[in-house]
Amino acid sequence: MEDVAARAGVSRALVSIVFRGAVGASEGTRERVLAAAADLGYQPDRRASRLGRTRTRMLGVVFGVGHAFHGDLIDSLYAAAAVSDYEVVLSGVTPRRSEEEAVRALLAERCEGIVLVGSALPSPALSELAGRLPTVSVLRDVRVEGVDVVRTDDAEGLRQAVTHLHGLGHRRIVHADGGRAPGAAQRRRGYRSAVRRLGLPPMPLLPGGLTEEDGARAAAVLLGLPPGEGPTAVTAFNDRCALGFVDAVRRAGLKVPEQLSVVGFDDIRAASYAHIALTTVRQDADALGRLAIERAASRLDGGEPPGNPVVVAPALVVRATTGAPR
Amino acid sequence: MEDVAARAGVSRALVSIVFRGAVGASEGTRERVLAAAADLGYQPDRRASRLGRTRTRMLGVVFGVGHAFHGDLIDSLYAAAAVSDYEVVLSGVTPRRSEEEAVRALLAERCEGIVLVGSALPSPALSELAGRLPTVSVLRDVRVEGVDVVRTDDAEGLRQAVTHLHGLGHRRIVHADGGRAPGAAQRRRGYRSAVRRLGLPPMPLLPGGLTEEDGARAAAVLLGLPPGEGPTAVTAFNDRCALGFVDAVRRAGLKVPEQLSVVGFDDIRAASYAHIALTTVRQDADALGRLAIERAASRLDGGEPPGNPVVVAPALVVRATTGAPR
DNA sequence: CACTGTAACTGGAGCGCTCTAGTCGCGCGC
DNA sequence: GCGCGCGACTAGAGCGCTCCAGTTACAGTG
Repeated sequence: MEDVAARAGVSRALVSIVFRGAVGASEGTRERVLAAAADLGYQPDRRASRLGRTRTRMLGVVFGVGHAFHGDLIDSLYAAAAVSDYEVVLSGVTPRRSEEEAVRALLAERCEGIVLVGSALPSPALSELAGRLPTVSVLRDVRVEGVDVVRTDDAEGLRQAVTHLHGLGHRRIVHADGGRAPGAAQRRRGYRSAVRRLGLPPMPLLPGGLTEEDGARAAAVLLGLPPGEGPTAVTAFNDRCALGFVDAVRRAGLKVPEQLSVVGFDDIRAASYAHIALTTVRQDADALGRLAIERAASRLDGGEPPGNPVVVAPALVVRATTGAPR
Repeated sequence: MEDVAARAGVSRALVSIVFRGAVGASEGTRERVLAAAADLGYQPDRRASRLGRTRTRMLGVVFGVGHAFHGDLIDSLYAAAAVSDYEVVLSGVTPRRSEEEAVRALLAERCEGIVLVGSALPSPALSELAGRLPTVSVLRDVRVEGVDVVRTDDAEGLRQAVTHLHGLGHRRIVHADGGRAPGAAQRRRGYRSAVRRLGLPPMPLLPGGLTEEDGARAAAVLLGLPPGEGPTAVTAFNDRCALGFVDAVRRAGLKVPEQLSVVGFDDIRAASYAHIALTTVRQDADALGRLAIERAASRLDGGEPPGNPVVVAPALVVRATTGAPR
């Protein structure tokens, strides 16, 4: 920086002004500084810049690496943060790196706020975290003082799925459950309330989960049911579960959607592939990411208390795995 | 830090020593400092620590968020970096965030080395990058001065796949190509050399790609072939492609493996699910990650020039999508 | 018992920025 | 012609650490 200043014939402070895009530098000087920096291959050091600044303007994001839907969300978070002039710092959760560790790393960086994607942190930990800095939980609904929640209206999504199936003429609709996964409880609730409201026969849940394998397991349970007792349609916890489920029942000789209709949840990219064409409930990754950043930013800048949990509306996407029961 | 020092009745320098785990603090003092820090909820600021230090000991990692195999690799990178006492800094590539941008962010952080996972950067950019700091390309083979490459022996993987199929009695084996994806050229080459060596009839490539959709497209091409001209076995560019392919041909009524055998590449988690049970060529994510870190670390610390491209042996995993031709 | 070596600890100068409180010209209004 | 305001620019004190050069205390040595 010193060198750039010398080369441009100005003070270090001026170089700083130019690189921060702050006011107080004439157009000519600005150009000279930029030219000098280019000649010298100078690029400001963000570490130092953050140290000197009062605010770091960093938002930490904890996510599961390799999770398709988390990836979609990260894309949206990066974009939204750029708009609010925040910088996102990624901290991944992997089989060998726990969420606690991921959070700790972000705290040591002095992030100003933290976004947890599909967090599995226990409430006390969340509560402590929220006491230290603005915390927003995306996808997972938590009732913890100080933690902002941004999520899809999971219950509504399942209501839409069930209503769609009911509209096609299905009456025996079963839900492949997500267990303790984020959003699973709400989806369960949405399924039950829709079934009740539409006057459909209540049916036991199928044990599901969030992977294809869980879906296949649910399929095995369904296939083991006495004939005539099985459902004509299934709502799955998520797309991966639905995909595994469809694959397994087809393998067993059932035709989808002719003999069994299936609805997923998320609308991951694979769901839209022509050969899969899964009917599913779409989560709006873009809105979720944007709102998460806005939540954190408003706590940080605005000061006005963010309202209740932010709930994003899901949208049913009808493709080729649902149809009228035979 | 000042406060912690005061509370423990020592100097700031001593607190620093304790937190860095450096020598020069008695056991008693160490405990007192730690206790004081705990009372005050103090945690050292990494930004400042990195600034003060001569070395940042940060390794930047550029990866595609949401890519299943990249996720496996990140896990391994985190683990390996911890061993060498380096810190990994993630920078994701998403539809809206280019690889160039991801790299730029890491440079501004003053990473000491950079690991590119499945990079698509053009050679000149790689070359320039390698000129600035140790650069290692994982998965993608590049012939650029100064860039270390850590990859799977893709050609060998395909040789194993073809040999396995040949051993089962297949003669008409076709490859669903990966186009310009990292590793695709080598896999193509491995396929061709194996076919030649085993004296099998050369067959035109199937246009594939790296997603399920590409696999399904390859399946469509295969299904359009005149009967008798089609292959009895297919090697796919990767698992996702293989999965899409299997799904599509089954949908068309073909039985896998009875009428058509299929081999994937990568061994992503989904490949091992019981209901999928894809025969595939396993890439050793753990070894790849470890070697990538070692490469960078040896350039940084050792000074001894790292050797030729590091090639990790793949391993065929036989599951249920391959069998003898009928 | 002076002398050395060592372990434990401290002071203070950086690291590369930011940012406040200035200084310096200069055009403008009255 | 004097004061004033304003834009352009600078000096220098941080930010929270690290790390080097000491200093001190104390056991060991001849």
